[in-house]
Amino acid sequence: MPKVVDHEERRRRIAETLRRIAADEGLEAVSLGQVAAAAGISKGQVQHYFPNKDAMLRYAVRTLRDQVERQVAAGAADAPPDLRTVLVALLPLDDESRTEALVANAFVWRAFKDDEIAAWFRAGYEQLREALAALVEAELGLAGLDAAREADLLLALTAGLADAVLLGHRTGDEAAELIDLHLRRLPGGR
Amino acid sequence: MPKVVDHEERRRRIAETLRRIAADEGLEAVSLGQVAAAAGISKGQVQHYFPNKDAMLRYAVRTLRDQVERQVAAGAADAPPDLRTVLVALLPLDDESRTEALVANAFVWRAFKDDEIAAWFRAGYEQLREALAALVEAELGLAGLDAAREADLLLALTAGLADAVLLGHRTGDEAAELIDLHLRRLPGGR
DNA sequence: TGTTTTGCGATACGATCGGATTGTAAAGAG
DNA sequence: CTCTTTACAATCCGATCGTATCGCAAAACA
Repeated sequence: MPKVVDHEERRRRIAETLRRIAADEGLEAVSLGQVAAAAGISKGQVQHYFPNKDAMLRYAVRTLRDQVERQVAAGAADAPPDLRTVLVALLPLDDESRTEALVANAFVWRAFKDDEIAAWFRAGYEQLREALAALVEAELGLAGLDAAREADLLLALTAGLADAVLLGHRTGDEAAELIDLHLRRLPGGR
Repeated sequence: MPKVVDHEERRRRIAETLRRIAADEGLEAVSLGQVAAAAGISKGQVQHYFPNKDAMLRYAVRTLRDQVERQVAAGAADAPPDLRTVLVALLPLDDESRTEALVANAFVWRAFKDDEIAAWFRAGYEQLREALAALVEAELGLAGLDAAREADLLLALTAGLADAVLLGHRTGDEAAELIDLHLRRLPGGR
């Protein structure tokens, strides 16, 4: 057996470069050549680790989700997770989360056509929904259907606010304030 | 002067074809050749009416906004406009509004890079925001900052729900129900 | 009835795309 | 050392892209 390399590590580095390009210039600027050049490797190497472009894009989505999870986890690192903290952590407030949000947005359209990407979006949505429902239960004393519906509401609201912030329609502070306004009005809320 | 044609009509027809392609296959499938072929005209004719591809895309966005306005106006055609009716009209519930939402979504990323497209998105947002604020004032008796903030909340929530419906995370009925749940909780609400 | 101007089809151009092919250096296996 | 397998670089391919150019038919004006 020849030269030993960490395949997963190579793929991860390529995917990171891909996401950087996608965040900076959009998915349409992502090509095998561009990714290779930006990563400082040859086109052949990219081809060596991904059978085709779609596989590369799908991998980039998969590892993006890991990043988002880490982002939320970091936002609620200290103390037990807090509903407001988690929601605000989903907003694109700093450069890093803004980049992530941009990349996710760039992939949204792909999700309409690519079932595998759609599945990852769906899984991310469900996971977040369940986590939020659990927090709603814990903090507001709601359970079952009510908690689930409140979680849907919160998720939709936060997603809409995140888009508004990305597009510059609202500032991050305004978005956080609006989340607070909504939370204050929840039954059982403080 | 030679053959007389309605330039605006030609451009409108081209833009409609462009949006159809964008809704079906995404913005990346939009090319001069594809648009021309789908519209049953020659590539040269498309070039005759638009100086370049970007101008064509911008025109398609501009006339898309007209469509959305007509959609909302039609949704609230009879009787004085009703807050709930307007919000639900913004959801992608039928094929037509789903197509519009898909096209708008396809253009969102362009708005990050193209200032003219961004301006149209911004203008649409502000217009909707003001209309909603007026409805909030009329129906809930709120005024000024409160009405504006409630409008922001409603707009973000509806946008988030629209995306969730588009991605198949929620059904249209569920989204409408969630809007009702939120409205029921507003101060001054019925 | 020329002349001119516009509408638009046809085609050519250079760039870039995703993917396939080929060549080669390196490193464990025997 | 030899052989085989892997990692990767280089290059080529056909297709498609946006844009430029050329040519001509139709129509209003002279």
